[in-house]
Amino acid sequence: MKPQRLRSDRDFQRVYAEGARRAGKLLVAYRCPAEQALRVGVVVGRRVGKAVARNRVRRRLREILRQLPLAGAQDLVVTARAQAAGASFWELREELWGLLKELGALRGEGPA
RNA sequence: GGAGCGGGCCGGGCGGCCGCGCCGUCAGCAGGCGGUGAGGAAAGUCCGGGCUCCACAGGGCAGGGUGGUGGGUAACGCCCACCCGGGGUGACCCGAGGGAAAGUGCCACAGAAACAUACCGCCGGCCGGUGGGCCGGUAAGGGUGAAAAGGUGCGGUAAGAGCGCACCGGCGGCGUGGUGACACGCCGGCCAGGCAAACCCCGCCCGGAGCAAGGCCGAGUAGGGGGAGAUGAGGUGGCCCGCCGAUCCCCGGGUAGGCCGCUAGAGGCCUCCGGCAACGGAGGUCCCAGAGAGAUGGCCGCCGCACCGAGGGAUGCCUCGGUGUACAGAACCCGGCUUACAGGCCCGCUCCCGUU
RNA sequence: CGGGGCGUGGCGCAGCUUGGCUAGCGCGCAGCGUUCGGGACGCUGAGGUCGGCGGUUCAAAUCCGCCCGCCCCGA
Repeated sequence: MKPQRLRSDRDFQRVYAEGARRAGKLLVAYRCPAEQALRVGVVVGRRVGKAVARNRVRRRLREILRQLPLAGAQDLVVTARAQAAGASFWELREELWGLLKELGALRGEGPA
């Protein structure tokens, strides 16, 4: 199934306040259980760099989220840290996979 | 062959797998198919316009911008041509380039004096035994400084000085050429320090906000409390006038939905004509992103182009391996400016050396 | 989209209005003195491309233009 996009500021604030958090060197991931659907938000702030660098990181993160086997009915937020601008696709993928696994956001695996 | 100057342009190509936005189409949904999808700067937001609303955008003051002349343009602080000044052997480059006899102010230190004077001097007269002193003339020389009542030469004089003369520079007048800035020529007389990116004066320009402009539809709380108001609330932004004109402000409560604006335009390309050019005109042809937490991506292969290393061949080439392949991402739309940029291409021109 | 502020020794700030005087103050740093030793105190000293590049001017931290970085408002 396709994940929906997390849009409103209210939703983001709820995930920040109530969700579980795991931080790595490049990324910070938040997870919060939800009733209906799988929703995903990607945040790439100004600290990462100029528009080109931010777009590249955001596109890579969205591609990674598309490839990983995400479980249903949860809200996820992935935030990029400043180091993410210089990271390769595979470095981002490895770290995000590890963070989501710890949070129990992947299908077929319970919370760690 | 080597240095260099000025313009214009490109800024990777092909393919595979998996994806995204928009439009069209099929479909009950899921989705399928077809088309299309970043830049020369999309950037910085430094100017100018269009568009929308405020009154039909009007007057004055204040404030801001601009500044050789003539043109181009919707407009500009942009562009083109020319003039003047400065730099370069040259191609060319640089210049906020109006006014300092409207007024005010500043010109540190040094120096006698910074815009009006006389320190050392020079010359004359008087006094004195000398050293020197006093009075007067002078501004050539010395010294200070970024800058000292134009420069050089001759005459002249007690010494000197535009005091006189010649040339140059500046100023004023006249004439000629030019649309003009200005240039050239003749005549006159010698009066003028710099700074206006100091205040200022003069000419010209500027109403305010900004697509979250502005308009339509829908949902929902509530018809609550306080205050101002035709003796004028508010529009209105710095002020005043003028105009429109009946609602406006605060507290409390609710909503963060959809549609339009939204992309065909001062548009791109080609040809011809006018113009030195910027540019304008005519004809033909093309349709070229439109999101709304914001699409144009991810991974891989081959080729191209640079650089490095190794080997072969032999000055130019080939093979293999490695590294690199910039700056940067539309958000209402245009015209400029500025800044960033790996590498590469084209055109015109200058100087030097060599050969013929 | 619109607007504002800041950048000066290691740190925090003045000076900019009205250009020139020595770029100053506090903390910190180094040396010496004082003390049995340290702190405090006293004396002395080092340390600054005034964010960068141009321009105006005799002369620029200061005036003007462009650029860079940081921060903050309003819708």
